[in-house]
This record gives sequence, C-alpha cells and structure tokens, in this order.
Amino acid sequence: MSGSCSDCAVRDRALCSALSAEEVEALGRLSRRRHLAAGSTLVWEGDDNAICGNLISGVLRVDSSTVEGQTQTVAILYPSDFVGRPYASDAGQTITALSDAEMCIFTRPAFEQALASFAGLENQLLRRTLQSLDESRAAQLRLGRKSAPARVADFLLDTAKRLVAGDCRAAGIVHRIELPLTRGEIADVLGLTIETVSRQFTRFANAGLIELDGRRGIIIRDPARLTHAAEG
Amino acid sequence: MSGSCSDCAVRDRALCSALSAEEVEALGRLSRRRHLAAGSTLVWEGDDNAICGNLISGVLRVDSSTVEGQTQTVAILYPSDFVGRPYASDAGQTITALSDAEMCIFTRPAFEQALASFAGLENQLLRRTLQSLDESRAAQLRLGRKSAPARVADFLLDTAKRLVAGDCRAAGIVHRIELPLTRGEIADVLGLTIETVSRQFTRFANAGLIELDGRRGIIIRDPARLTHAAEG
DNA sequence: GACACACTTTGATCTGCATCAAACTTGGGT
DNA sequence: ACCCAAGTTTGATGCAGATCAAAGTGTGTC
Repeated sequence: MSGSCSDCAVRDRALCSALSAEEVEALGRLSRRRHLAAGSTLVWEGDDNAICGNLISGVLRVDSSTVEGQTQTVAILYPSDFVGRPYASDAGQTITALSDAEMCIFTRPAFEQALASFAGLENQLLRRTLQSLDESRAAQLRLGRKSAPARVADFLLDTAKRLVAGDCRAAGIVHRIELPLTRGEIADVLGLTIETVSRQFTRFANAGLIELDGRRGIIIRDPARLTHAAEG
Repeated sequence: MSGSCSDCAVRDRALCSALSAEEVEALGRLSRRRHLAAGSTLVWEGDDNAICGNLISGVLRVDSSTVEGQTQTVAILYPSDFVGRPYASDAGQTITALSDAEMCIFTRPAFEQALASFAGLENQLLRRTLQSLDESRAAQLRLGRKSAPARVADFLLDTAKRLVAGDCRAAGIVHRIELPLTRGEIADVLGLTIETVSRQFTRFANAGLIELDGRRGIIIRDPARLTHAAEG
C-alpha cells in the first residue's frame, strides 16, 4: 500500500526515522496514504478513536470545545508530526485540516501492535509526547497569564520557528512567513477573538515589529522587539 | 537504599507496578527516598534537570512563570504520579511541595537507563505521559475559553476526583474534601486572582452547590449543579 | 488565653478584551 | 473584468475580572 516509505517526504523526521530499513518496510505494510481536503475533519471529539498516523504534508489543528460550542485549539500539527492518541477508546479532540494535507495512517490497534513490536518506535513516541506536553504547558502559561499582545507575538514566533524547521529552509533570520491559519483560527489558538487578534497585528505593524503582506503573509522586521513583546 | 519497595505505599499504582518483582528490586537499588518539607522546592525552572521519580505521599505543584514573575501552575501531582522530565537537559518548570511529601528519586541518567532496560517501564511512562497531555489540553480549554465560575467549579470536581482516587476511599458520592491548596495557589492554577477565586467560592456556597468548612474544607452539596457550572 | 501572622473575605473602582456594528479587502469563479 | 462570499479591519460600547483597599478569621505559638 501507499507510495512506498522509501520516497516518503518526511522519512528522516517522522516517528519511523528511529527504525531500521526492514522495520520501516514492515511498518509500511500496515499503513495507507490518505488525502485530507482543506477544512475536512479527520476525527470528531467523542467519536470512536480508530486511527493514528504521521502527517506528511499540510497543517492540521486539534481542538477541544465547551458544551456551549466555544472552540479552543490545543495543538497545531506540521509535517512529520504524529497524529492521534494511542491507548484511548474515544477521541478527546476534533482534528481538522487547515490546508490540503497528506497522511500516513494506521488503525489504532495496528499502531499499538507496532509500538509493542518495535522498541525504537515506542521510545520515539515517548520523546515526542514529552515534547508535546512541554508545548501544551507553554500554552497553559500563555493562556493563563499573558496579555493579548504577548499571546500574539508568542504565536508569531512559534509559528515562524515551526515553519522554518518544517521546511528545512536556511536557518538565518526569518523574514517572511505564510500563516497557515486565518485570524479566526489564530483567535481559537490564543483564547482571544478575531477582532483582538486583528488589532494586535495592526499595532505591531504600525510599531514596525512586523509587516503585513496580504491576508496571510507576515514579515518579521524586528525579531528582538517581537520577542520582548512575547514576554510581557 | 530506601525503605524497600515491597512495603511502598504506592507500589501497585506507581510506574513500577508494570514491573516484575525482580525488576522492582533491581530498580529499587537505583533509587533513594527523599523527604520534602511543605513549601520547599525540588527543582527550579532553568536549572540542570538532574532528577526524576515517583511521588509517594503529599502533593506537589509544577509551575511556569513569565519574565515579569507571574506564575502559572501547569500541573498538580498526587501520590503515585511520576515527577520529572526525562530526555531534557534543563528543567522547564519549577516543582514545589504544597505539603510535606515523600518521594522515590532517581538521577535522570539512571532513570533513562532503566527506561531502556525495562520495556514495561517505558510503555507505562508513555501511557502516563499521554494522560498528562490530555490533562494539560483540558487545562488549555479551561484557561482559554471558560469563565471564572466555570474554572473554579471544574477545579473542585477535578480535585475531588484526584483525592478520592489517590486515597482509594469509598467510591460513593464525595462529600467532603480537604483542598491541598490555598486560594492563592488555586488562583495560579486557574489563571485568576485570589479575590476572584474567593468570590466564586462564596457564590457557590450561597447558591448551595458547596459548603465551606474551615479554610480548606469543601463539602460538595450538589454535584450535578456543580458539574453544570463547570461546563459554562 | 491572647497575641501575631498568614490567609481569606468583602467592597469600590478601573481596565483590557469581548461584544456589537459597519465598512473594507481580497481572491476565486463566471 | 466584474461580482460575490469569505475574511479582515476599524470604531463604539459594555462587562467580567483585575486591581486597590481594608476589615475579618483561623491557626499555631508563647
């Protein structure tokens, strides 16, 4: 199945990078490719938790919501990130594609079986999960104690870092990034409203920290001051 | 070292419950007991990340802080919880004892070695870390999208659940809990101020959802309405 | 038993962000 | 080239929770 693991775009960065060539091949037989159209939902919160996988291209969002329907985005996933929650019978969050995306999918039982068979896989997933926990706790600090401007600045720096690493571009000072989220989606990440996010963007632009370039383009003009703003 | 694992108060609930008797004994030789006085700090954010372990008794808090010194508590740890962050060279959070506490401690290198040697340990830590990630993401929703009354109600229910499970008391309807945190510490968990937390307590008490019994005692009088309040 | 200190409650005021309301862009489709 | 819908910006107003201020209450100590 799938277009063979050897030519996978993320084979040296995804979970499976910990495996030997033979193991990768064995694992690959359990997986299949799946395309997600922008805006489509992979898993609904509360549904049966049936699948896990690796994100090959595109960007996904993971959100929780309140009974009243308010949405909080709890993670943004980029290429090579692991997607899903092993060892849970029900899905705790909704997973949606922010752009067209390509995944490598396993049924959850098959993936759990693989974790038990390939020790390297389990260790790699443990390391990634600990990393995700660090990110989630950083988000707790941001949501609990930071002002709107600090949250927005923090988000821009985080996103720039992920986009650069994800694309393996030159590691020099980032100039232009293309946000994979709308203002409304950013608001859902930061626990703010669309209007507040928009106002912070224009404030930063007027102050010369960033430059807005179309709906989704951002040029970071003054990384130092933006970093300072993110700490407030 | 230590008062032998066989009479450990959390031996059937902690990480090591996944191991065989011989493995527990081998692992035990790498650990030592450590007492923490209430208010004392085990690890400072930014310090060298030197230790990991299991919490045997008492309650710990894990916090991140902003440059300006604002504190956000990102986790509360109860007996049998794992403490620490394998595979990181620096500590990302400060860990402090909320009450007198007893731990079973490993040096981080020794613990990482143990993870590699005992497969059951690694799988158990993975499951717990995934569980912690779920809790952290639930906290993100709470901090990003819930009102002050909903945060406080949610916290009371969470705490009641942990205290009941942690003590293995009768699983019937919880009546009275003894909060292991002051109002100020609760405020740091919920991203609120002391005054706001206090006001919500009196509001719930006046409405008959709870009853205040001394500084730290809470009697949950109407679990159903409290649950409803937590969803707002 | 009463002192002291830390924590808690209660009240008054202030403010940052939400909400409500419109006008304005942008880019995809015909 | 134009249109239209979706997304964005900007402005006016309101309110939940912060901040400032002070009085009250347990709890441990001498």
